[in-house]
Amino acid sequence: MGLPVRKSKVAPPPTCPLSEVLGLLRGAWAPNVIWQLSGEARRFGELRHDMPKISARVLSARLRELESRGLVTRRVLNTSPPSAEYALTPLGRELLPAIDALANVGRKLIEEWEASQREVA
Amino acid sequence: MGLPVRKSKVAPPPTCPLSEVLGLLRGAWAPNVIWQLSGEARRFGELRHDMPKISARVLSARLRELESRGLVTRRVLNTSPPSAEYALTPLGRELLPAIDALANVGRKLIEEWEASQREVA
DNA sequence: CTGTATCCATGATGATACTG
DNA sequence: CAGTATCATCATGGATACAG
Repeated sequence: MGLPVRKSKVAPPPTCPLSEVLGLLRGAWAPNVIWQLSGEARRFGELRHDMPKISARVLSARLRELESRGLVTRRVLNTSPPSAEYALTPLGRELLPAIDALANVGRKLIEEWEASQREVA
Repeated sequence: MGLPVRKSKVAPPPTCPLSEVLGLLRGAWAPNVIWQLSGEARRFGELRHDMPKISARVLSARLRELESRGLVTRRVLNTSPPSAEYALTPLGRELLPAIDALANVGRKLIEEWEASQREVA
């Protein structure tokens, strides 16, 4: 017999709300899309312009997904040529601080890593 | 960002430190692994036990990845049979609040969504 | 027990071409 | 301009078998 399995004292079962959000952020581009919308509403083409590497197909998919979750609104403008504006809903904006928190850890991660590289060097 | 090679040839570069963290959380299980380690150090088998659906292959991969980023430590115990304990580093712990923030938004997201469903019904 | 190697299924993404 | 359809590609996860 090996060691007994210690019961985890960590209360929260592995999943649920976290996965809900992560499911949204998992897409390689979703976080950036949200980020791009943190300011004012932006048109489809503007988003493409701001994220040159994203394909229309994926951008469209992300926007639809975020829209269906109520994080983003889509407003078709009566212009010529027609255009569409996307914006974060209040609910969507609630993601921003959390994303920000992640980004901060990311910066720290990079700093730490670079520091460790200098030590080695 | 000068971090270790991100091998992904497909998911090209979203930008900023955010991606760095999201790269870590992207894996379907990474957040749960981190979550499971939020308490005390846990052994490989314990982690498997706590996340019944994860395969050894993936768990191993996630742990290696987190370890290489300096978020998790691996300690081999001199027992018989041999065992290994994993724990969050201080840097790794800094992810917890951010993950928590995400989870909170997740809960809200679920609530809002369910509410909207009731309205429709 | 703690992993790692292999094979296979699935999903996400980019590129391109095309429609409204 | 906005958005979709199709195709090929690559990454990721599961299952199983196996090694230290």
